[in-house]
Parts: sequence; C-alpha cells; structure tokens
Amino acid sequence: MAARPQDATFSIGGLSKRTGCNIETIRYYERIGLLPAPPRSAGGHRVYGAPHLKQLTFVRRSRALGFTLDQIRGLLGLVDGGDFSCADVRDLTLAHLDQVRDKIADLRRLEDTLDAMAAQCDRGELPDCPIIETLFDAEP
Amino acid sequence: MAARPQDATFSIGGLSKRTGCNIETIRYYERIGLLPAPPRSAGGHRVYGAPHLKQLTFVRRSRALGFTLDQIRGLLGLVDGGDFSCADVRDLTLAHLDQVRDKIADLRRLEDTLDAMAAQCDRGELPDCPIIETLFDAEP
DNA sequence: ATAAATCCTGTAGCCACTATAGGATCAAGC
DNA sequence: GCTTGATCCTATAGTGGCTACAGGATTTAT
Repeated sequence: MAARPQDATFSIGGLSKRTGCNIETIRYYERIGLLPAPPRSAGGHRVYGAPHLKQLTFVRRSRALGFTLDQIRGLLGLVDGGDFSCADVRDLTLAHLDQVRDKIADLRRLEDTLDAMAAQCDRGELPDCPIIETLFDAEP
Repeated sequence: MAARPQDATFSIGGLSKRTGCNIETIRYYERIGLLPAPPRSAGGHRVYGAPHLKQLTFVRRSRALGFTLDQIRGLLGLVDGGDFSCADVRDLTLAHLDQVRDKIADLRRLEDTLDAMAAQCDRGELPDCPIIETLFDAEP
C-alpha cells in the first residue's frame, strides 16, 4: 500500500515550516490547550499529521484576523462540539468585527491629532516646540 | 506669605485623581524611571507637587496618543536635555504617525475580510459554515 | 561511527499594566 | 489624646501572546 499524502507525518520543525508558525509558539499552543498533544516518537519527539496541520492553520489564520486565543478557543469548541450553529460563529465574527471597527476609529482620531501636531511644527520658526507644548498641556 | 497654588502638594491619591492615572501605574512609572521619585513625608508617603503633575500629564497624554513608554522616555530625554531640537521631536512624532497609519491599513484589510466572511454567512442555508471553512483553508 | 541538525524540558523575559497580601501612616471627629 | 477608617507603603505575581535562552537528548546524513 502506498502511503496517502494525508497520512504523512512530520516533526515540529516540519509543522513550523508548513504553517509559518514558530516552533516555540507551537509548543506554547499545546501547553495552553489550543493544539492537542500529538503522539511521540520512541525518543520523545512530537509527531504531527494532517489534522494537526489543519488545526494549527485554523489558529494562525484566526490570529491573523485578530481573534484572541480565547476567542479561537471558543471557535474551536464550537467546531469540535460538532453540532455547532453557524449563527454562533457568525455572532463571534461580528462581535470581533465591531471591535476592529472601534479600534480603527480610535486610530483615526490618533492620526488626526498626530498629524495636526506635526503640521504645527512644519510652520517652523517658533520659540518653543509646539508638540512638546501640546503634550504638556492637559486636555486636547 | 500666602502659599501660591503652584506650591501645593498632594499625595499619590491626589495625583491619581488629578491625572486619571491609576495609583499602581504611578508607582510603576516611578519604578521604571519615567517619573522622578518624589520626596517623602515623615512616614514615608510620597509627596507630589506641580512639576510631577506636569510630567505625569505629559506621559499620560503621550500614551493616549499611542507612544510607547520607550518613545516617551526619548521625548522626555529631549526635553530634559534642555537644548532639544524641535526637529527631533517632529521626527519622533512622524515616525509614530507612520506606525499608526500602517496599523490602520492593517485593520482595514482585517475589516474587509471579516466583513466578507460574515456576509457569506448572511446568505444562509449552506451545508457547512462558510466562516469555519475559510478559517480552515490555508491561504486567504 | 560520527557529526550536525533538530528536538526536548524548564525557566525567564518582553510590554504596560493590574491585582493582590499584609502591613504602616494619615486626617477627622470626639 | 485617641480611635477609626481611609489612604498609603512594599513586594510579589498575574495578564496576553509570545520569544529566548540553557543544557541536554535524539535524529539524520555522511
């Protein structure tokens, strides 16, 4: 019997290369229960397969989308439960989307303020630095 | 002689109320050298005055603008040096502004992706959850 | 058989705080 | 002057999400 590709196994280094996830981070995820502990070789090395690759990809992709590890745990719990509802997943996603939008709004305000500060400086030839003045004076 | 208002002193709690900065955070800033250690009362309580209030305001305001504590240390160093150049301050501000803009761009991409994912779900009546599918599949 | 690469565990560090525990001191009222 | 309650003190540990060692053991390639 030829080994099918989905039966392939690999070391933690292999998993790291395939996912772009740091080795230390993989072990960290296992420690905090975000990845299942894989079987070990005779010498104690971790041996991964396709399901681990899939789950780690899920975690990394979710992280890249800004989900916290706790939110990801929630998503994985829904998936693993089997009978998860699509609506639950959607709710989690929308809640996160709201957070992202809030953050963007915050940063935009920040951008405006910083921009205004730098612009004041542009006009140059002032006795004191207007940026420092702004920072020292209490309310915006 | 009547005490002028700028000679007023206050406890750490007073400084906290005046700046909105947590007491623990004030002590933390002192520990890491971001605020000078104030004189103490006979019993060992910290006694603050106007200059401390001014500097803590500076720190909090800079934090609110997203500067890291290290950047703030840099700004304070420039100010304390006395002969700081306005251009240096401006450079630091502009560098930070760039970082903020990068972050906004990142979050916008995130927003788009999350939005698209949620929208897929909206169309409903699918066999499997499209969000979960998306997260499990490798590249965006 | 050996050398180099990879792996193991355990611990500690990063940022910017926040939260406790277990006391000491202060300000106000009587 | 004394008591009470609020405030203060230090020291230590925890948060999230990793990252970076140290000091070995194992695997892989030659």
